[in-house]
Amino acid sequence: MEPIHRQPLAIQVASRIRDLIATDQFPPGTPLKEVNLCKQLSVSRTPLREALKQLIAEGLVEQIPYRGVVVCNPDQASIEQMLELLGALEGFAGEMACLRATREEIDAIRVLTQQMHETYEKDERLSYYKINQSIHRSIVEFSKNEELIRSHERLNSRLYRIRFLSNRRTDRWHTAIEEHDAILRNLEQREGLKLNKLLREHLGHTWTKVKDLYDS
Amino acid sequence: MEPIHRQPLAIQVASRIRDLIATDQFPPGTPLKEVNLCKQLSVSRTPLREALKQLIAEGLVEQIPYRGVVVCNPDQASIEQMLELLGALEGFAGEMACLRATREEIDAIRVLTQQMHETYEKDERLSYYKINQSIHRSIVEFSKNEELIRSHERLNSRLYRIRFLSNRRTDRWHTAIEEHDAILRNLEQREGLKLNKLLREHLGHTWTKVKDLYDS
DNA sequence: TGACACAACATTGAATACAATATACAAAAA
DNA sequence: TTTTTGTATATTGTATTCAATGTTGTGTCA
Repeated sequence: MEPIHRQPLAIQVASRIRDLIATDQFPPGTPLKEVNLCKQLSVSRTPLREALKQLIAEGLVEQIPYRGVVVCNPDQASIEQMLELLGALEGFAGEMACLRATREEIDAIRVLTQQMHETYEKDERLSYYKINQSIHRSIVEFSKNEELIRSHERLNSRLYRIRFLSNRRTDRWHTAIEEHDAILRNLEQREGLKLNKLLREHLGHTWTKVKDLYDS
Repeated sequence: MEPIHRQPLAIQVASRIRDLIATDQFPPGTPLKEVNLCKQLSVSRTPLREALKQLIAEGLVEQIPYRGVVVCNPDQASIEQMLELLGALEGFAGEMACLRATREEIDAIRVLTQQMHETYEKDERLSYYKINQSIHRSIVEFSKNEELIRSHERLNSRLYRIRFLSNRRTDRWHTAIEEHDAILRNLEQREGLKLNKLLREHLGHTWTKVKDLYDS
C-alpha cells in the first residue's frame, strides 16, 4: 500500500518560498524578515530558519550575519555563467540520452515537440514555455543519471524567473522552434556529440535573449 | 581595510561535520544523533540542526522524519553516476580553461604536474593525492565560471572519501601520471575539445579503480 | 513458547525565551 | 550647522522547553 508521505514543516516552507521567488512575488533584493514570514506562513521561527538554510545552500537567497536574508539578485555575469553551466549540463545529458533513452522515451519528445509547434501556431506563450521546459527536463531525465538530474533541477530553478521574463520577447521564437526540431532529429539518430553541441548553443542563445532584456 | 570575518555557528558546525565525514571518522551509516553531537561540539541543538539542514541539501547526509540523520552510503550505481557527472564538469571546465586561462595559470599547472612526478618517484602517496586534487581544482578554477566551480566543489567533496580510499591502490598510478602529462600538453596547446575528452576519460578510470575496491 | 498490547524511554519536531548584534535617531559638543 | 556619541529599538543568533513520534522491552494471554 502507498505509504503516507510526511514532510517536515521546514521542507514545505522551503518549497513555498522557492515558488514565491520563482514567480517574482519576492523579487530580487526582497529582505526575508523572519518574524514577518513567520506570521504570513503561520509557522514559528525554527522551521522557517531551517528552510532558509536550505535556500541559502541552493544559492537562491543570501545571508549576511546579523542582518538577515535577502533574495539574490544575480548580475549579468552570474546569469551568463549559470546559463553556460546549464548548457554544459544539458549538453552532456543529451549525449548520455542518446546512449540510454528508450525508443518510447524519444517518441515522447517527438510528441512534445509537435505540441510545441501547435502552441507556436496559436501564439500561446505560456503553454510554449511549459512545453519547452518539459522537453529540456525530459532529455535530462533520459540521461539516467540521478546526480545530473538533481544538479540540473537545482540550477534550472534558480533560472526559472529569468527565463520566464525573457520568454516575453518574441524575436527568437521561430528559430528556437527550429532548433528544437534539430534537437529531436539528432536524438532520434543518436548523434550524441552533435546533440551536445546543439543543446549548448541553444542555451547560449537564451543568454543573448536575457542580455537584450537587461540592456533595454 | 580587511573586514573581520564572522561565521555563524551553524556554518562552522557544518564544515566541521563535513570534515569528519570526509576523513571517515563518521563513516557511512553513522547515525548523527543531535544531543550527542551537541555535547561533542559544545553547541546547542538549534545551530546544529541548521548545520545538518545544509549537509542534507548538499547530499552528504540523509534525513528520515522522526528518525534522525545518517551519513549517506552511496551504492555503486550512485558513485558511478557522481563520477560520470564529475567528469562532465571537469571536462567542460577544461574546455573553458583552454579559452580563458592565462599563461601564468598554465605555468602553475606545469609546476604541479612536475611535483606530482616527484611524489611518484618518492612513493609519497598522500602528497600525490593532494597535488592531484590541486591540479583538478585549479583547472576548474581557470574556467572562470563561479557557478561551475561551486558545483564541482560540492560534488567533489562528496567523493572525497571514496577517492581517498581508492588512492591506496597502486595499479593505475603510473598511467594516471601519464594522463596528467597529456592533460598538461593539451591545456598548453589550448586544445579544448581534446582536453575535455581526456578529463572525462581520466575520471572514468577513477571509476574502474573504485569499482575494484568495492568488488574486492 | 510465541504473538500481541501496552507502557516507558529515547529521539526528533516545533515553539518560545533569552542573548548578541546592527540600525536609527536624538542629544550634545565642536 | 555638522559631527559624534549614546541610547532605544529591531533583528538575528543561540539556548531551552514542550510536544509529537518512533523504538524497545516487558508482561499477559492464547
